[in-house]
Amino acid sequence: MAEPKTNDRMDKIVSLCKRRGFIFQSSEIYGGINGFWDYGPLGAELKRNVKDYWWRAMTREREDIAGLDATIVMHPRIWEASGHTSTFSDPMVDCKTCQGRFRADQLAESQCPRKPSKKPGDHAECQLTEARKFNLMFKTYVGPVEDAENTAYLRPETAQAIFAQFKTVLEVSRQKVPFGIAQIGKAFRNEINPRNFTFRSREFEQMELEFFIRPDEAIEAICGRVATAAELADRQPATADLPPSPTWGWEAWHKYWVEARLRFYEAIGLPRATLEEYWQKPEELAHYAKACVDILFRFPFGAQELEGIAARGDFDLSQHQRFSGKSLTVFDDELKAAWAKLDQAKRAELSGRYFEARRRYLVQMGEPVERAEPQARKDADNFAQGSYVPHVIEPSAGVDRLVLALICNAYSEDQAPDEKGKMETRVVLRFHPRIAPIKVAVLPLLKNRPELVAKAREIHALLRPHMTVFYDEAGAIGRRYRRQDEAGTPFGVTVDFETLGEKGPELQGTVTLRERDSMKQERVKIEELLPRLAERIR
RNA sequence: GCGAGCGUAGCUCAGUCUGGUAGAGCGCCACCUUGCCAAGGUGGCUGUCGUGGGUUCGAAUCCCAUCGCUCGCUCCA
Repeated sequence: MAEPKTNDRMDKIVSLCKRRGFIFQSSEIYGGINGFWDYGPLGAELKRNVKDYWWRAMTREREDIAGLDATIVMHPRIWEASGHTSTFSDPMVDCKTCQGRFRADQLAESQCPRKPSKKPGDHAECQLTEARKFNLMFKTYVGPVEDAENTAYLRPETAQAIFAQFKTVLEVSRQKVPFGIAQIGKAFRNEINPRNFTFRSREFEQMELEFFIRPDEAIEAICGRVATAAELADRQPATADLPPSPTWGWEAWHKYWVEARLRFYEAIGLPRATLEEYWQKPEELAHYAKACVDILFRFPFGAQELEGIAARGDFDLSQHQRFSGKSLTVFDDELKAAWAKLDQAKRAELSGRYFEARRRYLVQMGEPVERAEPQARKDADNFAQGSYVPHVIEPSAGVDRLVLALICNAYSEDQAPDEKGKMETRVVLRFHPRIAPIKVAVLPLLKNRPELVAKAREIHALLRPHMTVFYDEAGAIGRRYRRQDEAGTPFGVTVDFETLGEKGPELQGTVTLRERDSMKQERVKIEELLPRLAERIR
């Protein structure tokens, strides 16, 4: 198998990351700390470029998404509402004989691996440990006193802050459903076992969008119909260019976001061939999810998830509404107006469907039927008046995973000639110029010629306000090119004696522009550098 | 957290079995040379041998503990 080869590749990448200053272990001088990673000079630039482009694509270039930057520590009740307090703390038992691990609350339904007819612990050879709590949330205390009253958590995901601030953002941004709230920020999970370099870390960064939409019943009331996902399928691959239509229900919006997110990855240099789309099967979905698509990248250690795009219904806002006691509904005057024009049968049908959905949710969350029914009835009545809890599509991406994917994807070895024309292996990171940590290197051909150095410094100063520029005069020109290849710098500008006009006036004021991937060189006027480069890195 | 493997210079690794007080290549820095793809010359820096403890006259080497990394169970942004 090619196994050793892929591990080999990952090892080389990890080694390059450390050597060139992309990523290294946190707290290294103290022996490191498991699951935490620092980004060095190049890594910090790369990561920032990724986040900036996401932010730009999600908020600045759209009219229907607003930004948010919320705190990491929030009211602990948030995590009760979201379900993290319970689902993130399963008591587990291990068996010392068979090395199995079982959820303590599911022992009765589990099988002993040695003796499948019995459950763990009942077989004579079983040696179960005490049940241990696995709380995957980082706990802390708000204020100096450490007691249960003051317990709080570092957020295990950024999304919940968006739901908690949903109403406020909606108001201040003067948005209307459908609209989204985007956020980038740190999240923390006490992973049982961090793995695969930065892929599973305990402190990581997320880029999350919650896109709020009308419930399908509202769309049907307003438009008379709901666009099916199949309608969008016919219009592929133009989906993401489609102006969203009022007829889009959750399926269409979900599909739209899958396509939009895939395009995002393409725009930063991850071709579709390196990605996989995985549509979760109904039995794999969380109980509240209507659909979930994972976007996976083919890492050297296997295809692994970069992003999940979930259609979560109105679960999250409903939970926060119940737990906070504050209304998280929106008023939709189009729905109210449309409702007035519906005939009795249609009203009954839509209202009935809405009622049923609300009732099912409340019962599923443990509300007794005698409370759930009247509440669902009230929700359905409000719906008929134009009020509802919006549904949501959640594209949620891991920044660190994406940075790692970009590095893995960019890493390549090719053959380049050395000075004597002998072919040698060249390590090059083929980053898309848009996210490359350094955009251009400015190099005087020789460093012991003050005129060359002065001119190169001048060009450095010219470009620096507009992009990350690296000036390097140390060593032979070939070596400097190779150094930049390893850093993934897409362009190199070399100042030589022609630049100074020593080979005639027609070449005066021109420089060599070297392209990283092709190693092609081109003569370019200094005045043209900025517009040409700016266009390529935008 | 459990099981297995690993940890020596910035990187890749030798030395560990058979204790005798640490090496190679690459890189890095300075100077000289240098006209476009890892050039040449000269000189230079680098290690608490992951950490702590133990055995020993003496530990990178043997023992114990611990931390970190990799793989499997687990998990999924």
